[in-house]
Amino acid sequence: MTTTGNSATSRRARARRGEGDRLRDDIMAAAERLLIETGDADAVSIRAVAETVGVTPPSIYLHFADKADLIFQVCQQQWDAFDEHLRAAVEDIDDPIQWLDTIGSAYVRWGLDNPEQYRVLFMSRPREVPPDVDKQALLTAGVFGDLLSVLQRAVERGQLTGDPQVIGFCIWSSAHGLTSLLISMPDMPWPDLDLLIPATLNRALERPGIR
Amino acid sequence: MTTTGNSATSRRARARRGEGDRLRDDIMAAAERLLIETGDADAVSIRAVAETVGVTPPSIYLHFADKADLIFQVCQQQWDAFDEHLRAAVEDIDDPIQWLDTIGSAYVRWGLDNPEQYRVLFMSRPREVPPDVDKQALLTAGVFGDLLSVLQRAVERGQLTGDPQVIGFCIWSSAHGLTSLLISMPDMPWPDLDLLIPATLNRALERPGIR
DNA sequence: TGTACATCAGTGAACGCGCGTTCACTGATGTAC
DNA sequence: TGTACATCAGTGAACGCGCGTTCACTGATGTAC
Repeated sequence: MTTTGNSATSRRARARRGEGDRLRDDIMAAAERLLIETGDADAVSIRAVAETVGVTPPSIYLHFADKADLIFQVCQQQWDAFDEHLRAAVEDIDDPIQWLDTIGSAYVRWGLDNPEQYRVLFMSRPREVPPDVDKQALLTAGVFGDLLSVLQRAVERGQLTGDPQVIGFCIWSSAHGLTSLLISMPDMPWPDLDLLIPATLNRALERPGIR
Repeated sequence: MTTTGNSATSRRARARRGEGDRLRDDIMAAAERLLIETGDADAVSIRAVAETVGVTPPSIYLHFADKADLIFQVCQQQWDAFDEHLRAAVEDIDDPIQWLDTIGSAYVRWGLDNPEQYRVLFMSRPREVPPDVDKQALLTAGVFGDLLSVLQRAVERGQLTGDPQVIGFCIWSSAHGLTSLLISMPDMPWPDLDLLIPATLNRALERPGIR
């Protein structure tokens, strides 16, 4: 049984001089993997991360101040990946309504394809964020900022009515609500998703569909 | 400092013969309180519950099979309370649209008033439920069943269009999405809630508002 | 080209903690005679 | 009315576990001379 090649417990080769940061990357990757597997930051232990990497627990402290620091960095990385995925989905789209359709569906699908990451990003207890984060900047930075400016354009063109900021939060609520309910309550008798996802997003866009 | 009267650590009076079930109720109440305080079922320990009640840890096992059993029973009780609250909010309302307006806003407000309970009920990892729960019955039992029959009536009257079941999940998604985002992301620069809540729910009801 | 040495990249052992759960027990309380 | 006894409602001590973190250390690696 316990033959050679058990990667989980084998000792990692020591990095060469000056290449210590390679371990840092490996720790991040292992922590991310464990976070996805367990879906719970509390279940990601320093010891488990160390064993996954093939290193002893104190080594983690050569690269991260403490456990909270490690988890925070991993979440940050997850967030960036999600943001980038959404932006890539709409990068060539100019028409606001088509942009909104595409990004909404990309949002929900990403959540369903990556339920544990989604859980960590949007459904877990807020971690302590460093106090230097500008709250107001959340509105303009990243893909949410893009959303608001697209909504602004849609309102200017007369494609939508209302306050772009309010519409933005409505759309986000719908997309997030659907995604997180589907993740949390897989046992509910959900309607066909190809029908439910557009229906939900269309309503948020003031298009109730066939009347 | 450690004078008399510290209720957290004082020893509870032993129940009289035949009144052992009183401890059961006290354990439930203490577990519920801790669940609300911590907002995390994992953080509710048998030992903490025992200390809150004023009893030793093994006493818990006189009334509950194990920790999972205790937590499950408490969650069940929370669920019943939420269900009852919503039903009470709409019990005298006959018009479907008014019913939907009222219950939607009662839903979101309950979540904001009881964020930790809401978190436990709708945002945490699904607990193992006893396998004898009928999945299909979720659609008809409780307040969600009421919602579907009200939607049915609204569609029959021509007040709404579409499949009642799809509309039901859309409405739930909107209400849940808004509630859970407000709970998870308190630092976002949210618009005024008296404006945002009706706006979100109205959109789900195919009423975009002022055009 | 050879060697002493500083530094880098870790290791090994231990700390104190809180956890769920088990087990043998105790002592008050009600009941049967 | 008095007493032996069964039962109920717990207790006290201990088990083995995994956790985050610290501390003194080691040994390979590159560099200065």
